[in-house]
Amino acid sequence: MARRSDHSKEELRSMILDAAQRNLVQAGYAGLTARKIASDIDYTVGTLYHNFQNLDDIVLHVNARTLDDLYDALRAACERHREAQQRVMAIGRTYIDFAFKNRNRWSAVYDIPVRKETPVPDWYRARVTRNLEYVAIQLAPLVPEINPQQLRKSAYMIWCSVHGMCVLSVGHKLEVPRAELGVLAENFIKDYIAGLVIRDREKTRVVKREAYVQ
Amino acid sequence: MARRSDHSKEELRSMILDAAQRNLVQAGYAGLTARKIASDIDYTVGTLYHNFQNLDDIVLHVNARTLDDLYDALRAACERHREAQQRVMAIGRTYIDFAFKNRNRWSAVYDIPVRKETPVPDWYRARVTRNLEYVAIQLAPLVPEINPQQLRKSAYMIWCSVHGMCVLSVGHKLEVPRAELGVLAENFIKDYIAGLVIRDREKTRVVKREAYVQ
DNA sequence: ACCTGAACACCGTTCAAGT
DNA sequence: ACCTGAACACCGTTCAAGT
Repeated sequence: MARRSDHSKEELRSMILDAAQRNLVQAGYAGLTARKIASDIDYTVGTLYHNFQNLDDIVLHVNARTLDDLYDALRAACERHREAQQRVMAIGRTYIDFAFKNRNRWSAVYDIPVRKETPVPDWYRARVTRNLEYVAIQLAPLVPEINPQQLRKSAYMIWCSVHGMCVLSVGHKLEVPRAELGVLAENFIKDYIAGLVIRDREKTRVVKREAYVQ
Repeated sequence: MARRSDHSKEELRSMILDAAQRNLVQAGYAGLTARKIASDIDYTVGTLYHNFQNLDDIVLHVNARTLDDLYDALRAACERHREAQQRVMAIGRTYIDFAFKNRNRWSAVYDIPVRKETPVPDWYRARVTRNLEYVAIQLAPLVPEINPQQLRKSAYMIWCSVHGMCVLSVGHKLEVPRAELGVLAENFIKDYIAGLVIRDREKTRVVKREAYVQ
């Protein structure tokens, strides 16, 4: 063979990503191989390396898509509720559902090694940030007196918690019946927000007292 | 060579585990290889497979040690405090410190694949349970009216949350400055417990009212 | 310029053959 | 009985050679 400009560079790149995603869904990050991707699109391995830096670079691009899909799922879930607390709870439940429905694809986001030598590209980092930021936006109305920094930290903790439930359960490290996970996350979010609200109200009282003194 | 009963089966097994741990600390789960372990103890690869089922079986035994070390660290930290809330907070901080001080060893506990075909042995499961149970024991005095099932669920959520912070940070997936993580976990635990206590007090009131009616 | 395919330097795991 | 070491069936990655 050799030399067959059947596909443009862009076509080839998306063919590779599609094939990689299919293989990832089927075999997981550990089972994904360059040779399988190549044979799926009827090219040889060498071609992959003319279009991407290496196998993990391919996975990183697939992961970006996964983070976009997750964002869409979270948005769709939030928009089905009017109350802020219900929305944050929906984020928790939806994250869990997403992780279980898309195990291998979701896992790959965290399985891929991140080396300090090769920093994460901006287009990828933006997707990570957008998801976390979205949680903060939904949480905000519940704690009106909080400052932006504290808000982001609280959103971060909710993200970490739900993520922690998923890694431990999906990876079979500390299993809880799948059916219970959703309720567990919702109750957790309720309790945590209740705790946050107390601190927030204390702040209000202090602020009002100060205003009164003046 | 061949045939050299320099070491008893037990000696050989612990030599293998020691070498595996050294390699794990140095190269991480992904960088650990059977050939390196073998050459470290001056045997050939075949010998590893006469003493363990496979490489992951070796790692599982190293992981059991890691979980023991973690348990010891958590206990030691708790015993430095008298108040229950301070103890639970110490668990959070200590877990994080442990994960960062022993990155590769700690990561291996979660990197190792768990297949449903090969269920986790009891001696390993016991170590996982013991750690979680310890959190529940320390949490108990803070929520006296809670039932054992709910208590275990709350302990589970604290564990998941702190674990989530660690996986995301150690793996460089959603980084927060290392120095902030401890305070973040402590504040989180404080807020979450505050939320739990509210629910717990409501229960007390209900119980007392019922007693009054009777 | 684009793609091949063979080669390199690795893996985990097995097992006949030696002592 | 214990251990070897060569072999098997894979990897990711590179690059001279072809069209």
